[in-house]
Amino acid sequence: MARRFRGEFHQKVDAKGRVSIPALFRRVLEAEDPDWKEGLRPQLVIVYGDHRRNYLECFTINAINQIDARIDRKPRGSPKRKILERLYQGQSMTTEVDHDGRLVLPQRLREKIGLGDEAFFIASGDHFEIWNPKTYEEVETARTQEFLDSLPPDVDVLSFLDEDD
Amino acid sequence: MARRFRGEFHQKVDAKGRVSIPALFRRVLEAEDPDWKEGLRPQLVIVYGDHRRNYLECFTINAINQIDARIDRKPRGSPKRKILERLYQGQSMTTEVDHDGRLVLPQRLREKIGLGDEAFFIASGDHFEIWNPKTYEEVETARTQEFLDSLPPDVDVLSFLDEDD
DNA sequence: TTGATTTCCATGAATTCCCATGGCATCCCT
DNA sequence: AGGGATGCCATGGGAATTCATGGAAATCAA
Repeated sequence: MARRFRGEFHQKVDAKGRVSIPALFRRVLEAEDPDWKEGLRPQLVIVYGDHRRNYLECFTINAINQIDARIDRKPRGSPKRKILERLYQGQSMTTEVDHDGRLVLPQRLREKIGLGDEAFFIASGDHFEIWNPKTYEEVETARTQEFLDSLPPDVDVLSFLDEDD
Repeated sequence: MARRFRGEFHQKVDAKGRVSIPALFRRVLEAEDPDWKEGLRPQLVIVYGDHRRNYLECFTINAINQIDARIDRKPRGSPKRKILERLYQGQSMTTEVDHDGRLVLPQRLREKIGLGDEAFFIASGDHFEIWNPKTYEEVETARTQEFLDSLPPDVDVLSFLDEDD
């Protein structure tokens, strides 16, 4: 199985929109970029999506290639294919990790997710997400908490692994 | 896999019909033009299609060659081949990126898609589209939004990849 | 000639490149 | 165990380059 992202981190964003990518994430980006070699800069794809989405999804090259290939297998012109093309190919950008291990987030992406001088990184399998820490706190924590609260108090979430849905 | 277009951009159109092609798109046009070399101007093909189409489709040389090849494989004289020939070979033009990274859109193409002083570029795999931003907003966003709103609120569109249709 | 197209130059803003710093962890030697 | 030395990491600043855009000059076409 491909190497996966793991962990959560807070990083500074400077006036030019530069953010250090957590070193552990860099290792995964390198390993999952088929063209990467020691000394080169690993590429990655940032999916920012439509106006409702207030965080950035960052995919490795291998992960996004897999998505692209699967989109290509859907019938040309079908509504679902169109949506996927718009979101994952239109509302996204290819970029690379710079010499110093940083990512540059263009102004319009920072504005879209309301990013100030700090960014929150959280791993999610084959990709990681970048949030405004405050948004994450409010939106995501609340959602997770709400879900967990809706369960009987002694449920072990790992038991979900045994279920079919 | 061939390099793909990614992302969306707003660009100015001047009185002469000149539009800057987003730099990232230029890189793809260069990479996918077999005759291109450093310092030369990459070629591309603009498909404007019949009167019903209100945007321009821009293909790399490699991409259009592939389409041409597939059209050639259809039975000569069949209605479907004729349509494809008309749209993709007749109602289209070859052009090139100028010295300053711009494209010149002839008046009649601008009129056809109702282009004013601003153009909207959006990537879609092996080609990109040029729209009047207003048209795009009204037609495409409305359609996308309508479709997304018709789904349960927490659907992840990536789940479409697992479906058959 | 006159209008349109193409080439060439100019500029401000944004982006990229290159170098510098301080902090933390690790390694190594004695 | 002390104490450098080393190296990676996160972060900052300034210089150099690229980009998008506007306009003037040159060329072309009818």
